[in-house]
Parts: sequence; structure tokens; C-alpha cells
Amino acid sequence: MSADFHPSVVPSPTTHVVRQVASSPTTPMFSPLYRQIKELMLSALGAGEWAPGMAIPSESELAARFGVSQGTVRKAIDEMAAEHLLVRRQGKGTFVESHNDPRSNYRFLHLRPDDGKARQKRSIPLSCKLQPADRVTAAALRLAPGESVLALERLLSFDDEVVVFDQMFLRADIFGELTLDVLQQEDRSLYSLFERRFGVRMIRAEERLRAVAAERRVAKLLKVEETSPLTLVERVTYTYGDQPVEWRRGFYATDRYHYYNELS
Amino acid sequence: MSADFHPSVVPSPTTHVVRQVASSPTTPMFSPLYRQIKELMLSALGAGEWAPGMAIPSESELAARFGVSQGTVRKAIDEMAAEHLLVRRQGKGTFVESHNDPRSNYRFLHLRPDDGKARQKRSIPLSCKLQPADRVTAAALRLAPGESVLALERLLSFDDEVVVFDQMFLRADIFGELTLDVLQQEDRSLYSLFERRFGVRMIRAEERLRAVAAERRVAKLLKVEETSPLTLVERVTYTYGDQPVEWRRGFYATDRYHYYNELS
DNA sequence: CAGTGGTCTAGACCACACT
DNA sequence: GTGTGGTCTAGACCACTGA
Repeated sequence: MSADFHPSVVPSPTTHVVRQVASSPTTPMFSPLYRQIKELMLSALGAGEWAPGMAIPSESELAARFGVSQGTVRKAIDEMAAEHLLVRRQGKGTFVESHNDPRSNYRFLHLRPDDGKARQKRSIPLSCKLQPADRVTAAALRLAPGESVLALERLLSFDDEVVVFDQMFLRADIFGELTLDVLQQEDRSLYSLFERRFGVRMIRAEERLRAVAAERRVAKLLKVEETSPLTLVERVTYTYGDQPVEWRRGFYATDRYHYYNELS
Repeated sequence: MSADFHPSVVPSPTTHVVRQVASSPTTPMFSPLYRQIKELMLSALGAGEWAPGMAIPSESELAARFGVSQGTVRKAIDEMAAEHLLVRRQGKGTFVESHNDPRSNYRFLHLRPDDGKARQKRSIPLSCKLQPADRVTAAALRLAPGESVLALERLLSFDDEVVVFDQMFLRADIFGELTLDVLQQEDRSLYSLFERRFGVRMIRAEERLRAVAAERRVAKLLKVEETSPLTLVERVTYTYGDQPVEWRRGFYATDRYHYYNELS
């Protein structure tokens, strides 16, 4: 029983969690029990012990395992559910979120048709090759410049109307085995594929948007006039432990579509 | 004690909340106690009984008033804090959020300088006049076409560099008294002014972004070339009870600035 | 110091899904 | 019916703020 609580993810049933005592005055951090439980559960998720889409143990079981009350486990799960790491389904259990699930498929795509009608999305891969990271890419993925990344280009269509051109850069140490062939077989979202094939779940992303004039190649791909205005969306995507694994540059044709965002 | 619980906001100390029994099968709605408490508290906020920036009664006091346990009040407050309606400050109390507070000033402005350095924001009002709502404005504000709205134009500068041109349309029944004079005196955010002067708190907004080519007038105001790409941000802003009170069209010069968004 | 929010517990009971 | 999450309670104690 240590004050710096960090045992194995599934400790013996008799293991009890102990709150740390009087941390040094210079480090004012104090971590409540439920956060320590949350850390344990995050480790389990990061280690892939609980796979996307699967049910995690019940609250009472976890409470017994960790040697805390159900309410404490509950609070840990509450936070993780708020962060879309887990989803609770009353009467059934608590599940690991998955981009594979229709409920959260294309969850990170904020592009919407102006008329609000649903569209069939389709990803059309164009290229997929290994290359050294340029400075910007390396910085975004926290790599050394020149380290290998997987560069991927694709179009996204809504009901066969091409709306987005994406250039993506993925950590090669994780996604290096990906090929154009595999991408062409795929009919679901890329993040869904990444989960199933590489066990990497995208949990958070930062996007930066600006308006740009279409360059020749992009204009041609999106079937718009050269120099016509496009929305440039730059995205860094993170997996467990805030590790950046994808850097993406997307050109959105926002004439009949728009980027939707809800503020609160 | 009614099943359709909706008494005054601050009932007598002995008032007890009662869960409704077996609602009709066609209406499957079931509202837990803490949500009923939340509704009561929302009424108090909407009615202005608890003003922005002020402390609300303590959890134990509210529990006594509503005749429920502290934990139930707590859960109601938790939800409202998550929605940025209230802020908890340990050891001090729970407060009504306010755009007036430096911590949430310009909370809805997602524009950021590319270099990340802080900038001094300044609003430069251009015009302010009553006019009949056009179709789009009326729809956004849920008014009949032709009803009166207050039209307002302004520039936003970051360290004296003009970056945004905004056209806003406000419900005249609420904001009709606003004048250019008042706007020119103001040195804080508009939403802060609206709170202080009209008691209307903006709590939620929907934004739709697209790229457009700058028209002559806008280009001139933002000091960019005509037809150069701008980010058009359309926003509907809501106050308590999901009532839309503002419809806004903003042109953002996103060459050295970008629209930032975090996905999860 | 007193008062506020924050954590944790143990136990009872409700709503929901499946079998 | 059984098992899951969801609600509610009452009480103890901790952490933080400010007088």
C-alpha cells in the first residue's frame, strides 16, 4: 500500500487504495481517490485491456477490485464518459467508445450540408507513401525532423459530390504498414479503420481554420475555380496519454456546406 | 404537492419535492429529482433573481429550501456548472457565470493569433439602427418577417489591427434602447454590456463557418484586397430557455489569425 | 475560527435490458 | 428474475477561503 498509488491495473481483490498524505508544500497537488481510480482505468484503456466497443466490468465489480465504494468508481466513470472515453448504457453496462460504432462514426467531421439533409459519406484514397517529416509535421507529431511519416491523400464525398481534399501525416512507427490497397477496401471512417487495424483510438483533436484561395491542383480535385475561397482545416489528433498521432490538412469546399460549431 | 412539480422558485422551508408517479405510457418522460431542482434554479436564473456574478445560496441552504438532500442539489449544480451557467469556487461559494468576469470575457470568440501571443481586443462600433427584419434574420430570431430588429455594425481589432467586421441583428424588444453613443463608451465585450444594461445573459451559440471572397466594402474595412478569402462566421446566440436573441454575421481576416476549435 | 464546496461511504430503491 | 446503471439519502470528514 503506497502513498504514491500506482499498482497494476487489476489489483488483487483485497487491494485498497490509500489517499496520499501531506504532499510536499512545493507540490500542492492533491489527487482525490476517484482520480486515482480514473488513472488506473485510463491505463487499462491505453494498454488495450479494454478494447473499443467492449463492455468494461460493472461498477460494483470495479469497486470491489479497487477496494473503494461504488460511488467513487462512479465518479471516475462519470468523468471519462464526459470525455467520450466511455459510454454508459442503462441496464446494459459501460462500454469503451469506438469510432466503429455508428453513433460516433465521423464524430470529428464538423462539415454539414447547408440544407441539413443527410448525405452518404465516402472516402476516396489517392495516395499512401512513407516519407520524411518536414518541419511543421515533425513539430505537430513531436518527432525529429526527417523521421519517417506515412503521408496519405484522399477525397471525401457526400453523395458522390467531392467536398473535401485531405492530406494526412501519420506516425510511421504506428501506421507504417498501411497501404493504398487496405484503404481502398475500407468503407467506414478512417478512424474506425485505425482502431480495428492498429488498436489506436483517436480521442481528441485540435483544429485551426482559415480561409484560403484554391491552388490549381486542389481546385481541380474539388472541381472549383482556381483561387476560389476554400476553408483550410488543420488538425492534430491525439490518442490516449495526449500523444499526437495524426497531423492533417483539409481543404473544404464550403459553398454548399459549412463547418458547424456549438459554443457554450 | 403536485406530481407536475412547478412551484415558486423559493418555496417555503417545509416544501418537499415529490417524484411524479407513473407518467402516461405515451409520454415516457421521467424526470429525476435533481432535474426538477435544476429547473427551479434555471427559473431563478432566467427571472434574474440570481444576477450574473453573484453568489447563489449555499448547497445546504438550497437543500433545506427544496426539501432534498445536499447531494441532490449538488448534482443539479454539477450539470449547470458543466453548462457554464454557474461556477463553483471552493471555500467561497457557487456563482452565476458572467461575461463581465475576466475569466469568461470574449468566451465565444474563437479567433486566435497564429503566434499565440495575447492581444488587446477592441470593439469599434460603426452603426446602430432599428430596421425591419429580413427573412433570414427573422427566421434566426424566430420573429415574423418585418418585425423590428436592431442592426449593429462594428469592427474588432487585436492590438489596433482590424481583424473582424461584424454585422449583428438583435431583438428590438429587448435591445431597442441601445445607441451608438452607449457602444462607444463601452470598453468591455458586448455580451458583458448586454448583461449589465439589459440583464440578458448569452449562454449558448451555434456557429456556421465558410470561406468567402471579400466584397469591396468589407475588403476596405478589413484592409485586404477585394476578392481575397475571408472566413464568414454566422452565429445565432441564445439566452435562458433557448431563446435566440442575436443573429450575427462576422467576416474574419484569417491570414495571420485562425479560428480555433477543440474536438472531443 | 466558521462557512463553503469537495470527497467518500454504505445502503436503499428505481429504471431499464435481457433472458 | 437477475444484473446493469441511475437516483437519493444521511452522515462523516477533508480542503479551501477569508474574517
